Amino acid sequence: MAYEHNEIEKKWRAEWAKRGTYRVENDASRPKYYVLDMFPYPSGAGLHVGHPLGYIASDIVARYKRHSGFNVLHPMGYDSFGLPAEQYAIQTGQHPAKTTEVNVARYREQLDNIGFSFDWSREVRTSDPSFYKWTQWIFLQLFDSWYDHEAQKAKPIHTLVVRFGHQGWHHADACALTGDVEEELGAFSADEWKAYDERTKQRILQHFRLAYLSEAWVNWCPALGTVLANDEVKDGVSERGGHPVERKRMPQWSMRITAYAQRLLSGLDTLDWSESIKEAQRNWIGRSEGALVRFKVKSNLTPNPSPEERGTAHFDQDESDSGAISRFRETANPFIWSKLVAHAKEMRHNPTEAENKLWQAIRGNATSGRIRRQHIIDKYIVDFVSLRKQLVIEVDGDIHDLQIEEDALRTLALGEKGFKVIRFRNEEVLSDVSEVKRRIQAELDSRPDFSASADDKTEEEYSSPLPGRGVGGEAIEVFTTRPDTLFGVTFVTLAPEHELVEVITPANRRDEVMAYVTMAKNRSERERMTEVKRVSGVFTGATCIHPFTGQEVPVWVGDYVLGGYGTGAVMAVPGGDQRDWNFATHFNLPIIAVTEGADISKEADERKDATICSEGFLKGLKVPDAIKRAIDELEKRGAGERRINFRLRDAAFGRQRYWGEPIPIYYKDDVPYALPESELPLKLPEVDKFLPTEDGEPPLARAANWNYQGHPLETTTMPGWAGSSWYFLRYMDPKNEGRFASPEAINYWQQVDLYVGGSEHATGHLLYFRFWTKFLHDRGWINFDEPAKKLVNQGMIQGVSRFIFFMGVAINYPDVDNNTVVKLQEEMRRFPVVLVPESLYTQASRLKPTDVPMVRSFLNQMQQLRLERDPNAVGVITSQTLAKTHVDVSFVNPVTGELDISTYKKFVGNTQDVVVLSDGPLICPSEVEKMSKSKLNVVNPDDIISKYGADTLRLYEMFLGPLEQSKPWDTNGIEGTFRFLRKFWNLFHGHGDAFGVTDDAPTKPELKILHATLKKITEDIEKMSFNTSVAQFMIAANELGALKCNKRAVLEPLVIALAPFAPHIAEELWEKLGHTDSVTGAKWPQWDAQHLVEDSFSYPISFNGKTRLQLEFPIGLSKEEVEAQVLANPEVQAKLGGQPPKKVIVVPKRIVNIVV
RNA sequence: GCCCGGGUGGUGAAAUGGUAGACACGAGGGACUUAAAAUCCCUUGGUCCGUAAGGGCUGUGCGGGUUCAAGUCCCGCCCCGGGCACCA
Repeated sequence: MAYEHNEIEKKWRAEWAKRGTYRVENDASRPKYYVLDMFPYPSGAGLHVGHPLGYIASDIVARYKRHSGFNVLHPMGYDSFGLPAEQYAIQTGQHPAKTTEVNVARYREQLDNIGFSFDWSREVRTSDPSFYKWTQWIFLQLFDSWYDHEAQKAKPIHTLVVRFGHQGWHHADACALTGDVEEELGAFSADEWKAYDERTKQRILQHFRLAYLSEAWVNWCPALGTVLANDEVKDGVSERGGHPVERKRMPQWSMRITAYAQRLLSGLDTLDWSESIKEAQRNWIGRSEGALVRFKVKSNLTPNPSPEERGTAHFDQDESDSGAISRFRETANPFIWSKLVAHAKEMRHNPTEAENKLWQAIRGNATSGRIRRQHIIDKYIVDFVSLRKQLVIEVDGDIHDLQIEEDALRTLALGEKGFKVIRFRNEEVLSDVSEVKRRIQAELDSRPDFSASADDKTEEEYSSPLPGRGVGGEAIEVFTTRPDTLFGVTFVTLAPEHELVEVITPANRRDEVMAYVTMAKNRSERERMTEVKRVSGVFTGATCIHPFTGQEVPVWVGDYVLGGYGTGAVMAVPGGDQRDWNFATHFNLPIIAVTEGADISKEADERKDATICSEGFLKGLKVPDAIKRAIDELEKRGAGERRINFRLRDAAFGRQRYWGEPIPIYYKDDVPYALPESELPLKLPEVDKFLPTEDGEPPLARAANWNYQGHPLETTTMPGWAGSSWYFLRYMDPKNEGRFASPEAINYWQQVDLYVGGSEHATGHLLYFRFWTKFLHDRGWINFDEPAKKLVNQGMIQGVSRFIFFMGVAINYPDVDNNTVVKLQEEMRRFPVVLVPESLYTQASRLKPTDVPMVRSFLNQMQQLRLERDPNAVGVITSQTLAKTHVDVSFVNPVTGELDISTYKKFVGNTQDVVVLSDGPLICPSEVEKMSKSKLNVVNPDDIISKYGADTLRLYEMFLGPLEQSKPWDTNGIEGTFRFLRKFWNLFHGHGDAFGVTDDAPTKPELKILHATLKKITEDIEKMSFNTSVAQFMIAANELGALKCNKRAVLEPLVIALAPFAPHIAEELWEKLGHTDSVTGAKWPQWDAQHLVEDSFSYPISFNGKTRLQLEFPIGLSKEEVEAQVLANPEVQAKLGGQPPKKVIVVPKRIVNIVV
């Protein structure tokens, strides 16, 4: 009876579905094992042979664990929200839900074909409201939490509110929080907190919530129309699609993953994950220890253009300044407010002509609502403002043209504080001030009233965005890992984005500095990376004070300092840091040697085992001691403190996209509030188009009634990683309507025991996955704080691409009229595809195609043919470029590399003919590349299965090599595993005969084969070394075949051992062996060492380590006996040639080595 | 530049410091067959000697070292893949 894989596999797939063989119950009486595959995104392209690699491996482990008595959870589902379905929707109008449905169905069909033991009753999809209800619920928990760094855990936000009511907020607490927002938050007392109104309180709390809304620098991808997380950007372009990405500041939902930086780092040590993934995460988190150092700024500050610069006209002014200044405190950035006040005063005394004219028109009660002028908001001095309506009116002179970007930033910053900005040009005001006034009035009327009463005091409270930090001197904060080199500081460098740049730059340097800043900011990330070596920068004109020496140190701006890392400023130690050295050398700044033995004329000395030699109290100390001493001294002087810095940034969470989970937030007075739990799931609304609105709002803004009790709902959606950060919990209890999973289910299943997936998720999914798990643990929802104990990364299966070379053919025509050109082009379009051999292409640099006789005669022929058809044909046929392109691998003989020209012709179709200019067959060279549709090298598992069966595919994928390793797919080799299955089948069937096994007692050699195989397979599965287990099965089949063994006692255990690898054939043979239950439930056969014991061992006899002959001795022989017998052997004696051996080493049951 | 992997026949690969190349593909030769498919048997790292049986030398990226013995351990390089990166 032949091995009919198609029938067998079809039969058992149906049978498994019917019997519910893989259904799993939460049976607490049995030990559990949780095997999980990384969540697939159901793409339209379907699966190729590379995708199932990990699934097969995890399926083998799952089935093996079942045989070993475990209750195994092995689920599958879909990460079904995502960009591709949405892009497709934008192009075709097809609803992403529909596309997703189709793709999921195809995935399911393909997965089913491979015979996985997934419990499909537990399937989950992230785009299913019953699933994303809980994603939204977890988001609300994050929104409702803050991170207590003393307790090192997340706590409910109300505990923070209580704490504020008791002890307020001291700025000293700020070092406990990381992320980029907290720094702006000033201290307040308990009484102040109690006095704040609701809006202010809410805005303060945003600085602590783990899911929060803030103005942040984001990776904006214009092509995708959305914000991307850091891990979604590679080399300055989007990971998906490769579109350029720019830095942009905008309001943005973020996740405070930075709060967990230390725990995410330390937790790695407890995990059985590959070293490379752990290392990638360590790099990504990027912890560095060092110190924060403050350099006090010494400079005469003019934060805005001076009156002269603005082209001031002197007009009389009448407003008394008394009282006005104190009001600034309310809206001003307290950090720099004293400088701003002085400047505002100056500007008020020196208005421009246009400013003065407008002021005369709108002052007093001329408009509804009082207008102030030259008012300080944050760090800006605005021309005019209505605090009550939060409307800023700016009058721009020519200078505006020079700093459009600056002003845009200013508008954004003011917007963040709740102010709308409208602008008028000088000429508009001067030519028709009443029209300007009318427009201002219209704006005022359309704005809501931000104060309950017109009372000034209340008004100002409302306009105060946040409580101030308190008045203090300006200081540049730098982070350094080498405080020991402080005495080597010769200058300080700020990043171009640093907010102090424009504050500290004196007027006479302003133009130059701002020009540099604008230039540096506009340089894209890409340029900055490719021009790493180029040094650029500018002196600000300001200086600061060295905290130890008290000397003045110049402040520079340089783009080698990154705005996003540390404090965006460095203390430059050119003697100890190569980048500082490069900068100092380029601009001729002084360089001080900081370490003994350094040659600072050539390069900086970055050694960390040196001795400090710069003058000062650190001189003579070793680096580590000097670091300690320096920090102690900084703390003593209040000039700095010990600081641990992380590279990890908070994760951008909002996406300006449709196909994702809606964020369950509504806005009241522009303040975000959590949607009540009872409103979940907040379902994705229907929209007319999946595009942004005309105003650039995300697609959800198109939805009708997108509000909650009249309050607008959030319009951005969650990123792809939201659902995948917790899905492993849902599988434990997928139908639960009252909780994301019941405590019983979570307690039973616990962590994932084995997680299998690609290493490309190292810094994205795997970090968020751990973050959410830790958070849920902190809040008491789960009792473990790492999601997966063991992680295995399967390697990529690469494709073998094939290439063809073709020659462009065109008509070389003289000057002719347009009509003729059109006709000629028409004719050219019908020219054949001309394929040429690789040799012609590689010679192209030395040889013109027309130098090749075959090409020349072909072109001549074509030209003649033309002339026969039309004697008046214009122009001459000529060759053009030679090009290389992918050709579908299915057109190429995989062994010879020969192109099947008739198939290729069919593919090209009837529009064009194909001509091959080659003496012999056309050989297509190959390259190993990523398997992908665009490279035409995709191999579909369905094709393999219909030819060889799923069992063969499963075995072959495992046989290819170690799971973790990447390897190219070569369909040729599959014959070997197919032959093995047939041999295995034939052991039960004689040779092509009916099924027949005997109950005879097995012989010794048969038992030895059986138990050696069981031992190897068991050990290999535990090690996940599947390629060697398949090899062992082959050895067993070959040897048992040679012995013509058809004994039940030998074959039956082997069927069970093979079942995890090739479940279909195993079920069929199991049934034929007389069992009525599934082989899935059979107990794993144990190997017995007694059958592996040998009577004798064939010793390799080596001379100086080189094996020369074999001698067999009984196992029981002692070392000495073996040695004596070996030396007595005539062959050995012959080799020795009469010389006595220097030494003889006998390793029992291994080797004998004779040293001569 | 730093940090992880990895480098073994024509190919995928195997090898607790102990016979390098298991297992499989491919290739070559043979058997069966009218023929093909399928199946089975033999050979297959390189090289040299020999008519043959058989034997010698050499060989795991390169150069050193430790050891009775090194693909495996140590030192120094080269190359490939991946991660991070003007990260202070």
